[in-house]
Amino acid sequence: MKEENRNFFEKVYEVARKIPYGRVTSYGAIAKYLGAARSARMVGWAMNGAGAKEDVPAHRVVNRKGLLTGKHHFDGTNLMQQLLENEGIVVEDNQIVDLEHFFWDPGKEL
DNA sequence: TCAGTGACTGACC
DNA sequence: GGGTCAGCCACTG
Repeated sequence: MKEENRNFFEKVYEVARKIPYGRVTSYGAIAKYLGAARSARMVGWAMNGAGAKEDVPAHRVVNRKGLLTGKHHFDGTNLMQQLLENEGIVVEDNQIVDLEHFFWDPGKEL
């Protein structure tokens, strides 16, 4: 594990922590903000470690379609959806409703 | 060391 | 307009 890689992870966590309450973003948006738009998978992998950090709201990070692809990584099967709904975000069939309304672009609003 | 896999995305057919 | 393919990088066996 190189320090540079850890720095990348740290940046992902930092951006994730800055996601406003009741808002969501996509892996690609974070990756693009970090200058690795084509490495969205790495963001997802970073989130894998973020799940262990309570400070990092990994549930606010979804794929480009607003689909809760990572919900399987949470303790419960619907925990991710529950957390999002708790923040006022409407989730239906593991997908965020009106994603554009809740979407938060780090490169644009940060 | 090599090969397979994954919380994704954009392009192509 | 919807399904398929390839690229991306790090981690595991």
